[in-house]
Order: sequence, then structure tokens, then C-alpha cells
Amino acid sequence: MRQYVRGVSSASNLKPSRQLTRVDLAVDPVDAAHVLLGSTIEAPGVAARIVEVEAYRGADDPASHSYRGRTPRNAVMWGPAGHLYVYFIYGMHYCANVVCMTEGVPGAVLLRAAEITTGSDLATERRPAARHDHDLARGPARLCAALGIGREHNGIDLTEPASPVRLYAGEASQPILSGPRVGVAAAHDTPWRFWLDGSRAVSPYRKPVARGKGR
DNA sequence: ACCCCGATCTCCT
DNA sequence: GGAGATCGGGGTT
Repeated sequence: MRQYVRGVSSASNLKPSRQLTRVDLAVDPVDAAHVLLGSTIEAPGVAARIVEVEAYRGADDPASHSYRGRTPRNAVMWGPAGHLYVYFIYGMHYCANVVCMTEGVPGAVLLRAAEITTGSDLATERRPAARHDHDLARGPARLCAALGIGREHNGIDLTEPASPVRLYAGEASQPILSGPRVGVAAAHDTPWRFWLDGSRAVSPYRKPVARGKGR
């Protein structure tokens, strides 16, 4: 399945997007967040334009899964940039992160929301509770459900052409806004949630709980 | 063995 | 738009 997926922007974009490379993503999580906004994630049967992300750093970021050091669960965050870090949450959901930084240094960008650009029928089958198209991948676990991402995708290389899940470059055709990360009380003054202004697929902001730690 | 963590759905107002 | 119910796994004891 090789479709020339672009965002909703201009009809003048007739060329296929180039696949994102390791070099694109081997940068600080805040920079990687900006690379990923407006780009397309493509999985078997479904593609989506990323409209909301959150940056997570390493030992200096109390909200990051990597804050307390490397464990079998979070080991992918220490690996090469461009790999997918999938974690299980709430006993029923998955969340997907794109690893960034250089190998040996943890960092990742959580994919929080996207607009389905290809395969909305399949996404709707996977997300029967969605009442609007813009709800199909609005929220990190919904995004994984819509794209069919699960634990079997943990660690795969998104920059590999043969990979089942891949990233394609795109432009943020709207202004990028930022604010505190969702549910993260620690570092609440660190505005590392980024989204595209005006997208209806941006997930609702929830006030961090008092004890909030996270990813 | 225990404690802590969190996204989504449903139903209600 | 908001409140309450839902669960399995990771990390630590």
C-alpha cells in the first residue's frame, strides 16, 4: 500500500512526501515535535496527519518515562531515533511515541492526535465509539487504536521503507501553538505540548492531577 | 505482594 | 461539558 498521502493543505502538493529519516529525528524532543507536526504516519490501511504531540526528555524531565532510568519497558527510548516506543496504559490502551535524540540518550515525542487522511472506513471499524471523523484519532490511545498500533509495534523503525508503520514529511500549514503537557503536574510551566491551531482533532486539555507524573 | 499510574467510554445534566 | 467507572502492568518492597 503506497499512497501519496499529504495533509489537507494545498492541491499543489502533487509530489509524494519523502519518508522521514533518522537524521530528521535525531534531535531534541522539542525540535522533533515540530518536525512531526503536520507530517503523516502511515500504518497498514490507515494514514493520518499528526496535529498534536508532546515532547519528553530524559533524566532532567520528571514527566518522562525515562526519568527514573532504563528498564525493559522503556528501553526503546535509549535506542536510535526514529523508532516507535509503544506503552500499555489503563489495562486496555496503547500510546505511541517517536524516539528522538541520539542513541544512548533518551527522548521521545508522544503522538497525541491526528487527522485520518486515508482509510477512514477501517479506522471507524476500529473506533466504533467515534462520533465524528475528527474523533477517530483524537487522543493518544485513540490514535493507536485507529492506526492499529499495539505492543507488537514497540521498537520498530519508522524510518525504514519496509516497516509496517512509517513517517512522511509534511508541513504544519497552520500556526503551531503550545501549552503544558496533558496530565503532567510536574513541570507544569514547561509548555511542551504542541498542536496545530484550529484542528478539530486536537485532544481536549485536561487539568493535571495533583500527583501527576507520566510518560 | 503491594502501590501507583492513567485514557476512554457512558451516562448524566 | 463533566463525573464516575473501568484494568493491567511496571517498579519497588
